[in-house]
Amino acid sequence: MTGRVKIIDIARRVGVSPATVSRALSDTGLVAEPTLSRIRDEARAMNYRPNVSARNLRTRRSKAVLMVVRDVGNPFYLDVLKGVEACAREAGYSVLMGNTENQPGGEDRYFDMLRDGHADGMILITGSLPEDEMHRDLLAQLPVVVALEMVEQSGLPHVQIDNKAAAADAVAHLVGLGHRRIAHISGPVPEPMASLRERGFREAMTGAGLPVPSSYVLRGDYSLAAGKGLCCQLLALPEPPTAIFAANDEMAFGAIAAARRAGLEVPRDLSVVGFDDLYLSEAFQPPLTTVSQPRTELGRAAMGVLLDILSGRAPPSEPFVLPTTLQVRGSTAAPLAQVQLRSA
Amino acid sequence: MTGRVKIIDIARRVGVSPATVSRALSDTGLVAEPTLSRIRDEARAMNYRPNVSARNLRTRRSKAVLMVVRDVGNPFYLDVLKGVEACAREAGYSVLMGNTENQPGGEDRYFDMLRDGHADGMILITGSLPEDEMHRDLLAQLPVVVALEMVEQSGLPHVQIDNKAAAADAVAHLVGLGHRRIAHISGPVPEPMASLRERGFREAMTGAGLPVPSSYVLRGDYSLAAGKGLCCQLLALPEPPTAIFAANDEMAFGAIAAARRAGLEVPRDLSVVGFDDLYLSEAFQPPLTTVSQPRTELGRAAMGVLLDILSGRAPPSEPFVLPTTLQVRGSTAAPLAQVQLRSA
DNA sequence: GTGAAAGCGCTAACAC
DNA sequence: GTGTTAGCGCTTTCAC
Repeated sequence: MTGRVKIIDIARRVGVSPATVSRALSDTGLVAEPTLSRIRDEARAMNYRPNVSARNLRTRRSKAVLMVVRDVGNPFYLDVLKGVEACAREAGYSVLMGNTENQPGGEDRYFDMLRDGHADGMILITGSLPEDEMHRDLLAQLPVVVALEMVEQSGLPHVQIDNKAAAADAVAHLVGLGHRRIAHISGPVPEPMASLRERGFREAMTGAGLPVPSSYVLRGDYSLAAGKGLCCQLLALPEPPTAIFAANDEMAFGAIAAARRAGLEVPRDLSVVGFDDLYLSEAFQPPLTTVSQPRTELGRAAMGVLLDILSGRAPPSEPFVLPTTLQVRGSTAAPLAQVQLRSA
Repeated sequence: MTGRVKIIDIARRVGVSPATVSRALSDTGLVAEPTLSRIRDEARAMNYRPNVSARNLRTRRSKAVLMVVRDVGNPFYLDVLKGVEACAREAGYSVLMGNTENQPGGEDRYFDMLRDGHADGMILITGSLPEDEMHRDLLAQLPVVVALEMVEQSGLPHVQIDNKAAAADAVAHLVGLGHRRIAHISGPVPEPMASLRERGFREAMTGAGLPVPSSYVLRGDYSLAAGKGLCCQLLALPEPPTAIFAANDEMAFGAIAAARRAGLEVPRDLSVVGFDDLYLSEAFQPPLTTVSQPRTELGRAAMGVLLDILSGRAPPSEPFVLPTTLQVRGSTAAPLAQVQLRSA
């Protein structure tokens, strides 16, 4: 079902050489006016479409980029994709989505696609690198931009938010409301993103003169179920927290569900803050107070940096950091008076 | 950043012709054993990757398919994508996502990608056809499968659910609970999917001997906001419904939010049923009773039919219909006694 | 079972 | 400005 009509067909009908047609159609200002229009008109009339394989083979690039995430099923990434796509389209690139399903080595496949000409560059949002024997210094030569997650010491350009500061903001909000017993449902910690958010939590707590008992920091895998389970654990403590900061919205949802099942009302009996500002966080009951990331902007910025690299401009050597905002909604409130007394 | 090593490099090192290497690497049983292994080993050792553009140019196919949806941002489609991708991968195909953003003519671009060799076939989930002058009978020759949505009289193979029956099931559930005043928040109706669900609603109501006043059927655009607004309208009626069947989950979420804002408790004062069984419908408060579509299976089935077409097998002439299940959760209950009396 | 040769459709050097 | 020529890397007849 390939477009039958090719460049030589147009050339014959217009009475010029294929080269001229190619030049006319690709907007190099090298074709003179009478010919130019004739070629364009004829191309449109014949419903011509250039064969991408032939063009890519010849030019040695595909005009496509790869955006690789842990899980395509996570709606979070789709806003990022929109930003990437908008920016890519302006520059004539198309965007392919890749999915590692969180498997170590899942990115190998996509690095291969870079080599086999499927794509010219990559935006990596998985927080890890390919497992095979590519060396770091070799990696740094590749047109790869890391976004959102971090890959330390990779030498790759990064586009991200300040996870630590954003987490600290969230905690500051709770502290400002009067909470003193604040727990953290953290992510899968050695991982940088989770570590930074946890660090932000700890530093903000310490900075506010509040204790961080080890039972108050539990680590989950970002799932709804983890949020539920860990919240149960927290509520079962002899001194349960009056507020929980979860490292993402899904765990916050889980925590709220567990609290409700335990007979608590959010935010009256327990305040909960999330991180990500998912689609539906606003519609959730109660609407979730959460850290909002500029998802689309992150995508756009990452693609911008990638375009720099692909066109030979030097990428920024410093990570590109975009600001977050704390969306204060209905899941946080001042703690109950009695609770404050008991905790004193 | 293309893989530098090509088929001729391997050929030289092994001491055979490029043709033999090609044959060895593509598993035609045409290369004898001593040579075969030597070639394979050398290819691995040299970290060889075939250049896709060259291969595609030569073979005249891309081994890629296009899955085109209205809105990549809708998580619903991601489960479908998973099914498509699983099935595609088994057959050596990759999947490209396309997005029409609901714009008429948005599919034109992707039909062009079929012609320019970007993809070999398409799974269309947008409910509409390209606007340009392709004729229907010509379309029916193209390797295109329509899924979920319907494109009537297109002559294209379809993979779908029975929307009418599923809607009727949902209504039957409400009737079974004792509801008599049941309203429907419908979709953008001339459109087939919305029409079928609405028809299912009407037929089930009529079949149960219940009236369908015109004020009880309102049409939205599948958005959260529409659900909110239309639910407000329904609750403001002199005789408000005791139950609402929404044509999708997002409008159901909106309806529940509006009900809550109006001081009603779901399901005590109002039962709500959705359609789709979105991610988070279960975590929603209350957990949403909704029609669950076999999303992944739909994707898998659609890709299966597309593979049939691509490999020259005849596609099924009848639409391929997959079963739905009604997930009964916490958003539906028997109506309050007083309400039943008032309605009598 | 393997090699030689042609060519997929396009663009880029190089002429003129 | 435009034409001529070559070739991107691969697969596939056609020989043998």
